[in-house]
Amino acid sequence: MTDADKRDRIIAAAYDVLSEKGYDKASTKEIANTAGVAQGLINYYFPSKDLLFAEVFRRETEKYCKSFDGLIVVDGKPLNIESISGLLEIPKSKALEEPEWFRLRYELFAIGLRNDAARETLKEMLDTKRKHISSSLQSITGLPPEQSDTFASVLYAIIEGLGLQKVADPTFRYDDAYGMLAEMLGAYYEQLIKKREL
Amino acid sequence: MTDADKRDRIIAAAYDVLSEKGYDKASTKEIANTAGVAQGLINYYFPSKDLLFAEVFRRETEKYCKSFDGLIVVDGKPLNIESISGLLEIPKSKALEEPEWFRLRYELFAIGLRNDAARETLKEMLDTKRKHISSSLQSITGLPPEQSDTFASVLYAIIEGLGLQKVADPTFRYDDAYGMLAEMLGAYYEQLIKKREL
DNA sequence: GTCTATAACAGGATAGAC
DNA sequence: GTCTATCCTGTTATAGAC
Repeated sequence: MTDADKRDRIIAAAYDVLSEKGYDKASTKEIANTAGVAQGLINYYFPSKDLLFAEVFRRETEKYCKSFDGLIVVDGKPLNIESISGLLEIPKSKALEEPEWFRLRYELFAIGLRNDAARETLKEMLDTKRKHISSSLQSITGLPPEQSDTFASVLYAIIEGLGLQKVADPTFRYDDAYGMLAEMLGAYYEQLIKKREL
Repeated sequence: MTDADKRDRIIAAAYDVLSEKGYDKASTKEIANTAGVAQGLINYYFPSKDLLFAEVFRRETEKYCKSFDGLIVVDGKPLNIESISGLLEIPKSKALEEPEWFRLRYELFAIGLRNDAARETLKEMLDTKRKHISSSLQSITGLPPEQSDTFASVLYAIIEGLGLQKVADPTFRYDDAYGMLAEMLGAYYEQLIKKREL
């Protein structure tokens, strides 16, 4: 963090403190310290703590979607266990490499489930992500949009749920779970193909 | 809530307030009001707020495991889309019928990911649940323990992840997602059977 | 735009009476 | 066991100087 706009520094600091301490314990004081600005400045840019965090979550969603953009399969290659495992590598590695990022999401999940304003933010976040994953899936599998949307929601659930188990417990057999997931997706995909051919 | 032991009343009230307000906003004052006892009494039974909530989470895990105990398939009936859908009905309905219960879990997920003491509680909770689901799966599918454990972790991830999407957004196509999940599991199970027969 | 200082309040935990 | 009263700390948001 160099000396970018102080507003940006505040958002970046909020991201860090929020993922480490959680919504309530993430005090504006600590955010200001981390950002290297006066506490009062936060309220100059953001009328309230809530609005600051809304901005943090907005950026998180953007980043999340971008992380899926590498998901493209070379044309002609069929989908099998190996290629599916390769595709899953990207979301899988995120929980290991950026656990703070991961924690941040669960923070929003928890808040969103109990606070009406945050629920709206959460709803949008989930919708944006689902749609993004869905469009990747369409280009990979050639499935129709509706089916892809549903598929995306299941996939998203698994990714977040397995990451949770891994971040909460380093001894969790994350690889095994992803291995089984790949097999499951492979079996399902094969079945879809067969049905389409009939 | 009649006039059971005041200690029990405190725990029950903590459950309610915690799932509604979240960890930090769930004040001992409000818990005391809800339970109809003096605030000081909470500290008589529980040296700290953390220990009170640890007890709440312990009970949640117990309840969760019990909720899976109805999951038994009539012997001889094969696993197909219909019977799998039937089995999934139980976890599926929980998010709709008891959203507070659901929120409570996400509360622990968020706290557990950032607090060392709570992480231990979370780890145990996840482990207990996985093992419980796994043993149900073993008796239903006849899969070996290790495979069932892995299966349980994937299944648990999906259940919580889909529930999140539904509770966060009532317009979410929850039925479609569970429908696809049943198909996925069916396809995977068929594949397992075939492999076993070779 | 940025800072310092402070107002206004709420939290958990404790002391001590009954 | 249970209550009331209080202490101490930490919080957000604002006021006002620079």
